[in-house]
Amino acid sequence: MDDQRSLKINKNMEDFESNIEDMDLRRGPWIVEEDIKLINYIATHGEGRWNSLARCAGLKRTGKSCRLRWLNYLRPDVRRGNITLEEQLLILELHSRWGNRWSKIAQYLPGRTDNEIKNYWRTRVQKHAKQLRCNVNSQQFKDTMRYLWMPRLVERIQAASGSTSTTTTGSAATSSCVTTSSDQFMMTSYDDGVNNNTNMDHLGLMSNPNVYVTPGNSSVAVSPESDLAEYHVAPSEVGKIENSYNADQNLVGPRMSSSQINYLDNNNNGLLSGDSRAMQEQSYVNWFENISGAIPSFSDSFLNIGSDQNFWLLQQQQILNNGSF
DNA sequence: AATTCGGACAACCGCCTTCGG
DNA sequence: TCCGAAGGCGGTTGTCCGAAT
Repeated sequence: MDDQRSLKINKNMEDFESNIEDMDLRRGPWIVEEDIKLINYIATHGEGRWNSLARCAGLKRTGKSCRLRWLNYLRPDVRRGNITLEEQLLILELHSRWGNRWSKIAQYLPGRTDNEIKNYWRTRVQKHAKQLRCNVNSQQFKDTMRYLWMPRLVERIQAASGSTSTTTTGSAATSSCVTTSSDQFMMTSYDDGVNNNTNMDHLGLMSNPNVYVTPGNSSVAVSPESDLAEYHVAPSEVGKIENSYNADQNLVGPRMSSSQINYLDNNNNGLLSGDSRAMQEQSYVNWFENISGAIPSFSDSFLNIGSDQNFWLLQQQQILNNGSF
C-alpha cells in the first residue's frame, strides 16, 4: 500500500469517526440534567477548554454550545428580567457610539449578556424603526433616539426614582451627585481609592434630565486611551439645559439656551451653528410628532418597562470600581 | 376550541482572531 | 513562521408561549 493510499484511508476513517461523533451530538434546547452536569463540572474544575470540558463532563454537546449555555444562561451572575429604563438608556447611548458591538456594550451592563442586548435591540428598537418606516441605521432614526427617546428615558428614570438627590458610597469608591433647591445639578469627582480623581460628568448627565447631553452633541470628547467618550459641559451651563414640551405637555426633547448651543457649537469645531442646530432639532421634533402621533401608544410601548434604581446605582458603583467608562 | 400571528429569547452558524505547539 | 484548535463575536434561525381572531 503506498503512502498516498494509506493517507486517504486514514482520512476517510477520521471523517467517519467525526461523523459518528456529530451524529451523537445533541442540539436544541438544553435539558435540566445537562445544565446540572455543566454547572457541577464548572464548579469543580472551572470554565475554559470548552471542547474537553464537554467531553469530560459527559455532555454530548459541542464546546461552543457549552460555553454559550454557561455564559448566557447558567452563570450565577446572569441578570434576568426586563431591561430597566436605565439599562435601555445605556444601551441606546452605547449603541449610538459603538454600533452593533454587543459584547462591548454588554461590558457596561453587569449581568446582561451580549445576546440579550442584541435581542433587545432587534425586537424593540428595530421594531420601532420599522414602525417609523425608517432604517435603524439612518441619521433620522439616530437623531430621534438622541433628541427624543433618550431625554424621555431620562425623565422617566427621574420620575420613577422621584429623587432630588442621590448619594452612593462604597468601600472602593465614593461618588456623589447633588441637586440644589433650584434643581441645578452638580457632579463631584470621586476618589476611586487609589488617589485617582475621575471625571463623573457622564454619569451625572445620564442621571439628570436637565443636563442630558448626547454624544452626538458637541460636548463629547473621545479619550484616545480608552476610546470611551467623556462629556464636558461648561461649568456655568451645568444644570441649565431644560427639556422641551409640546402643547400636550409631552416631552419632545432638550431645550437649550442660545449660550448653551453656542457653547456646544464652539466645542464642535463650528460644524453646526446655533440656529441651524436648533432648526435641525425642531425638524426632527416635528417629524417625530407627525409619525408617532399616527401610531397609538408608540412611545409608551417603547418605554414601558419597569425601573430598578438600586441596580442602576449598583452598576454605577461597579463601573467606578472598575475605574473605567 | 382551534388556528394564526407575533414577541421574546435561547441556540446555532459561520467567520474571524488569538494562542500554543 | 506556520498551522490547527479554541474562543469570541455578530447574524440568523428555531422554539415557546400568550394574545388575537
